[in-house]
Order: sequence, then structure tokens, then C-alpha cells
Amino acid sequence: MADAPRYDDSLTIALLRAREAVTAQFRDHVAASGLTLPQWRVIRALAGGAEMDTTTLAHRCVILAPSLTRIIKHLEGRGMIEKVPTRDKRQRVVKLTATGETLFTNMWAVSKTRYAAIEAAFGHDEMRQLVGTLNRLRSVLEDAG
Amino acid sequence: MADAPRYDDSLTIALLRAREAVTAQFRDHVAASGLTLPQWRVIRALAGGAEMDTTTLAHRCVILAPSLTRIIKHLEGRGMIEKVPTRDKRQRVVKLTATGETLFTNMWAVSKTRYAAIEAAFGHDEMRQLVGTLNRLRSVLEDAG
DNA sequence: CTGATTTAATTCACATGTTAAGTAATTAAG
DNA sequence: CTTAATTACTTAACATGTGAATTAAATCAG
Repeated sequence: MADAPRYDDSLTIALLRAREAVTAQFRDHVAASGLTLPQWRVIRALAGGAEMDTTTLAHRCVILAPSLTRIIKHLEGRGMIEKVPTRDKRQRVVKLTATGETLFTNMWAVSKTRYAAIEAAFGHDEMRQLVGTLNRLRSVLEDAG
Repeated sequence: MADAPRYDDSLTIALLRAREAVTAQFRDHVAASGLTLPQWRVIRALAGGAEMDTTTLAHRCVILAPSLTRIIKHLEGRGMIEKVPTRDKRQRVVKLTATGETLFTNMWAVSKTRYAAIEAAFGHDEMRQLVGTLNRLRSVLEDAG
């Protein structure tokens, strides 16, 4: 089995594990507010009064449409987001409520601190470079595929 | 809102998108054999006659225990893997069946090609370096947390 | 203006992620 | 040897990932 797969060298596994390690730095903080990480990404994307249709929102948060439908329903039920009237009645445009903005503000302070801690531990320049490399990888694959 | 989150610079989003782009290169091929990506990771980990308990298997495949329980049940039902008797009867040790090994062999040829294509497009050295960086990130965060 | 097509989102069905609780087998304490 | 603690997994409950089918609204062809 000289040809057997070696998981330690695998890009897919390395991406999985790295993501797992990074999200672990935020999960408890986000869960303490009764949110999941995808829900938090949605709130982040809408912070500051932004109004957005679900297609744009799904793309920015890297959430598939069916999941976003459920998340919006959930956050709406909790009074965090609300619908915005639209001309095109197929579209669903949403924004944060006052409650949602307040929740974001309270969470963002801590969230920034956590992110800064990761930067400090890993290195500011290394982190910028890593993000750049990841985006370049994505760009290369999307052009090729 | 000078303080508003910028998703393009976010490490978590970059990791999500990069992973999405990489898995997209394999998903159709894996789906063509009626497998999901996590199921394929399990089969890969067991390829070549390896026998493994579910804790080790879960760690190697980056799959949580409850998910692995379901996956094993599923793959067992399809005749791809089988249980191996153990001294410690709490442990569940599994291995590929002949059918499973055959499936792996057939899929691995194509899978290697896809992986090589990614390396060619992105650059062999860059890819090695990226995997190294991701693993270092993980190591830093796990030591800190 | 009417019917066909396209678009935006939802719904469905099933697989996995995630945390907490439960079960059975092993080990450790006495 | 008996019981408490630990270990390895499973189950349960709910959220998200994923692809296919559906619905409703807007656009287009004629």
C-alpha cells in the first residue's frame, strides 16, 4: 500500500481541522447568547442597519439557501430580524431589529477580542497571508472548475 | 460603522469558502458512487485492510462520534464495512469488506487525479506550504485554548 | 394581452454537525 | 468480591448541509 492515502498531508483534512480549531475559539461565546455560528454570521452580516436579500446574504455568510430560510425563520421568531418591504415580491429582504442590533453590539466587543487573540497567537502578518492564500486557492479552483 | 465586520478579511469565512471550493472538486465524483464526502473519508481511512476503532476513526476523519455511528451503520448496511471482534467489548473495531476495498480502489484512481489537478493549478510547493500553515494554525490554537 | 420561460425563495428528504443524556463494559477503590 | 468511577459508544433532539422538486412572481415571446 505505498499508494495508500495519507491524511496528514491532505488539504481537505487540513482545512477541516483548521476550521474546527478556529471556530472552537468562538463557539462558547456565541452559544452563550443562544446562537449558533451560522446564525451569528447572519447577524454580523446585517449589523449596522444593512438591508439585504437572502441570495446576497446566503453568499456572504456561506450558507445554502434552504438553511438560510430556516435561520431567518428562527431569528425572526426571536425578534432579532425583520422583513423589509420590496418592489419585487419574490425577494425577501431583511434587516436587524433594534433588539438584534443590541445583541450584535454586545457580542461584537467580545468577538473582536477573540479574533485579536488568534492574531496575536498566530502572527498578524501570517494571518493576513493565510487569508490571502486561501482566497487565491479558491480563485484558482473556481476558474479551473 | 468604521467598526463593522469585514467578511472578506475574515479567517473563518476564508476557511469556509476555501473548503467549499476544494470539496467541490470531489463532490460529484464521490456522489457518483453513491457516497457522501464523510462516508468517503471513512472508506479512505480504512483502505488497505486497516482495522480501526471508532474513536481513532472519528479523529482521523474529523467526524464527531454521533455522526460516525450513523455512517458506520449506513456503510455496514451497504456491505462496505464489517465489524471485527475485540477483547474490550465496549470498543467497535471495523474494517472494509472485499466490496469496500474494491470500491475504494476504483474511486481512488480518479480521486488522485483530481487531487493532482488541484496541485497543478495551485502549485505543488504552495500547496505543501498551505497545509503546513493550516496545521501550524491549529497547533497554535490548541496550545493556547 | 396570453402563455412560456426564467428567477427567488421555499419545501422536502435525507445526511451530517453539535451538545447532552443514556447504556454497557472495564477498571479502580475499598 | 462489590461498588463507584471511568471509558467507549450510542441515542436523542435540534440545527445545518445538500440536492431535487415546488411555488410564486416577474419577464419575455409572439
